[in-house]
Amino acid sequence: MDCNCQNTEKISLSHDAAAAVFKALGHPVRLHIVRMLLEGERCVCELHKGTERDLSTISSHLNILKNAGVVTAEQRGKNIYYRLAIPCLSTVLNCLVD
Amino acid sequence: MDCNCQNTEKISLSHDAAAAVFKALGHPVRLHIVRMLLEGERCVCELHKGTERDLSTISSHLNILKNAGVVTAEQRGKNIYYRLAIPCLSTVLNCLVD
DNA sequence: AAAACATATTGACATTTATCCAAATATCCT
DNA sequence: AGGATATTTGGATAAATGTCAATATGTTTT
Repeated sequence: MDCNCQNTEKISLSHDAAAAVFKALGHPVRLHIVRMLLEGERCVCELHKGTERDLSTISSHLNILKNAGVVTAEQRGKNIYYRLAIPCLSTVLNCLVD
Repeated sequence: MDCNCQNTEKISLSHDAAAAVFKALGHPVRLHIVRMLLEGERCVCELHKGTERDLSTISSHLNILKNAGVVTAEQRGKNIYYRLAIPCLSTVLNCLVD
């Protein structure tokens, strides 16, 4: 099967910024979070339910993803919603992951 | 500009294997190596020249890339040639990197 | 408005893992 | 044997990971 390219907008990251993005994706929990976010924004507590780690651990991983530019956060009410910040992540993941 | 998708063959990695690939790509030196390999196979000494690290450091990074399934190695003569093992890496990198 | 609750982040800490170089070792060719 | 190429080992330093406790922030209740 071929890469299902969706022609999502290309991002031009510097070499080091791209390495930082890959590094952020290179942890099972963070990759899990990103895959959940592929379906749309989620609050921290929803992302927490999808894992088996402490809430503070999820918060740290979200901070790592945010610092790498993979996600952005927005507070609404008492929840904080995270969403993907790199459009072509869906293409990237679709190319590699089952 | 859009993602220049090349419809390279899709790979179906498990979640953990994909995280390992991203982790391997998530280091500036290793990403540099991978980008050199996009142009074709290279021996260790050629890859070494393209960096500013000790040869033993490059060898370690190559081992990490190999263990993650990103590259394969083949000995020919007194050189060992490395090449990319994941076809759609070019698509993935093109989507993200300048 | 104060108290209580729900949601999320931060700090402190222990443990593990990564990174790098230098020296030693291995392998192949001449 | 000697030279060229590459890996492995040892050890020092830095970074990542996870949890608990403490703190912050927004919402609801009284």
